[in-house]
Amino acid sequence: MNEQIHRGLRAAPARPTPTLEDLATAAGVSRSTASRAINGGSRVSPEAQAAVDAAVLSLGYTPNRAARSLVTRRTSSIALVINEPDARVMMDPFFAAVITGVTEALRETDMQLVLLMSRAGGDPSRTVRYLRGGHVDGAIVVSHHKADGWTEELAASGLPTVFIGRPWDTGLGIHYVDVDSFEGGRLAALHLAAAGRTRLATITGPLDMTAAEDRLDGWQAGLKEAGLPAGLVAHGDFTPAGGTEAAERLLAEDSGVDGIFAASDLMARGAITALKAAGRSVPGDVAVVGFDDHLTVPGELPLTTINQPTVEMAEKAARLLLADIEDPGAAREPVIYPARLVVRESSEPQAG
Amino acid sequence: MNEQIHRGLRAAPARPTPTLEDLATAAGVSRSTASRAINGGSRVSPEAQAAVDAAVLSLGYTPNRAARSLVTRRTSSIALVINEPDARVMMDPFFAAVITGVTEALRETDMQLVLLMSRAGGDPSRTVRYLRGGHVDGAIVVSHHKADGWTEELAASGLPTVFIGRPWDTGLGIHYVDVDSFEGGRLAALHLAAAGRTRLATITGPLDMTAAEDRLDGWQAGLKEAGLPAGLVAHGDFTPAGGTEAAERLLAEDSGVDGIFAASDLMARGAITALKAAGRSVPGDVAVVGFDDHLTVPGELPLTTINQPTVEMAEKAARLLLADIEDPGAAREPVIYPARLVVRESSEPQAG
DNA sequence: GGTCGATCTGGGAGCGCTCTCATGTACCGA
DNA sequence: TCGGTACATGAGAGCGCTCCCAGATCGACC
Repeated sequence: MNEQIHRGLRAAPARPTPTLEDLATAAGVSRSTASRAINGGSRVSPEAQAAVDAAVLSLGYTPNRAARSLVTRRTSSIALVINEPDARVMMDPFFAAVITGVTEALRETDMQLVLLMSRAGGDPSRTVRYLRGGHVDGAIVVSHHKADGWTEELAASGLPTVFIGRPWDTGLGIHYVDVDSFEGGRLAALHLAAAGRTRLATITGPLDMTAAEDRLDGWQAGLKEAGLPAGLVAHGDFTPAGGTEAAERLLAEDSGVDGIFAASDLMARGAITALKAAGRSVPGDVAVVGFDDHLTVPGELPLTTINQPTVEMAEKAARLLLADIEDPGAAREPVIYPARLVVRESSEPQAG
Repeated sequence: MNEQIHRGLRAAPARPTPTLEDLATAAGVSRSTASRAINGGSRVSPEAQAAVDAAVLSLGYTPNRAARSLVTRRTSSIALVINEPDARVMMDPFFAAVITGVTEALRETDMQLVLLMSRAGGDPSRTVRYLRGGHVDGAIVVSHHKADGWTEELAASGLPTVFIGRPWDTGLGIHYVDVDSFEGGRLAALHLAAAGRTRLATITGPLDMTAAEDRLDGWQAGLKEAGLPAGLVAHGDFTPAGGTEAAERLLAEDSGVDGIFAASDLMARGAITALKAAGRSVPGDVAVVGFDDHLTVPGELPLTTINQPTVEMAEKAARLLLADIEDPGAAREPVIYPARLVVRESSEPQAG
């Protein structure tokens, strides 16, 4: 009796959003049948299906995601985890490309993208807790550092996860998508050597990231292959400012540098700024090669770089994740995209 | 009895995530008390609170968001709606800045950011349906066009919504944050006039966006104020390529143009490309003014532009939204940030 | 004609949480 | 000593959905 009063009171203010129950009533079927009709409609007669479809339209019914996910244990959302101290990383076109690719892959799905930026100020474990808390069906980790220790935690949690960029510990069976960074570094070295440059230097990314390490290793292997001595190494942080500072240090150590490979386009731009400020011409005095190939601001000196199909990689990562959510535990090989040298004016005096 | 068998079977594979019930048992209190302790702890004795806190730690308890939101009707997530046909808009630093700002505002909240990109291929109403479906507690709409018709729909739905950039219909009481685009356009005109330029032209954004319209109106008002004739108008789309094409059209119409105001930095860059290709020097032959001031690629010609505090605006929008979710219906005035002229080399021959 | 299988349907439990309400306990002033 | 107030607590319902199960319906086949 108390309950009845309750229901009466609650129903009073014109129920706002229709529930499955309302839908079923409108369609003249049971809640169960309505549910089946909504979800793919197996074991539903054509008439019942049609009645439900019509009711959905006339009522403007949308399933309550919370209720559904409470019982299915699926949330229909995945997280894009960006683990960088500074929020300004979003300014890096790399992340824009990643978001573009992931969005594209989710296009025809009803999956939603939750942006998870874990940052310096916040509790680092909070992100992992969130991920383990069953709030998302899977995660794409896009930028992770050695000290994160996330790889193990995520692998242990069993949450479907795909890394963009090789994780530090690949023995855990974590899926990932990567570009062949080693080969990219090597190609840069060979290209500069072939152009007759001999006093070569590189500006690395933060070496707690595999991409930075691989590019450096490849670079050094390329130098050796070309019969050149291991050149100078300056450490950057993938930002333009970092590239500028690193280039200044390089010039201070060896003012005769005639070729620089920066592990990202942004750093290459920064390096060019420093070179010009120091009175060096590019590519006349110093040839510069970047890495990424998705900085397309017009009116700049076209940059020789290593192309990385970031949008495509992100799309692939998302599709891998969806597959992994659908069929967990299936072993999947890492997907490595080839690195491709794109020669432009910053390394070729005669070009342009 | 059947039920018992069920529960037995289900419990078998070591219950994975602890529920509130488990937590209560571990803490030696009832589910109700545990719930109260979790949620702020009013009407909970210090001992009970301590016991629950300890249990949370030892069990690694995380509330099930779906269950919670099923009863509270809150999802603890807000949507960032980006309504652009081309996914590549993400490459525009403007959106990066918006994401940065929103993320910053959500930092100390347990709110999550859901990225909602509605695009050409998809069903346009799908986004609105999603928003009305109660999947998020509120929405920030960042880029909307006249034909969307969203303003009315969203206003009618009662979903807390904040626009970044004035919506077309401000009579609906929709909250928004904007920069004074009119004043920005005016400042650009006055600046170029003061620099002695007389054959002025502008490159607009898509005129189905209020920002583009306001900048054009302000520009024309400024010209009139300076006693100059209404100059040429070319339409762009906020992209570099659009800026290039628009500038080409301007040059074709009047080869003697000596000052151009582009409604975005990206378009200004594109225009400079076209000008240089046509043999014009910047700022010698043609002075160029942009709008945005968040394109900071080093090594480029520093651009005179109208500064727009995008990160701050996005942060403000998010805070407004949070306030609106907390206390719906409270009337809130639009927040308009001042536009500020930043003079750099692209319009000042003597500078640099 | 009766039985079997296939197909469709509805009843009902329960996912994990919050919230209302009734009860229990402690402490105040009279 | 007792009624009253304040606060802490637990029982229980119910949010909207899915899914299991049992029942109903209908041909088809022996």
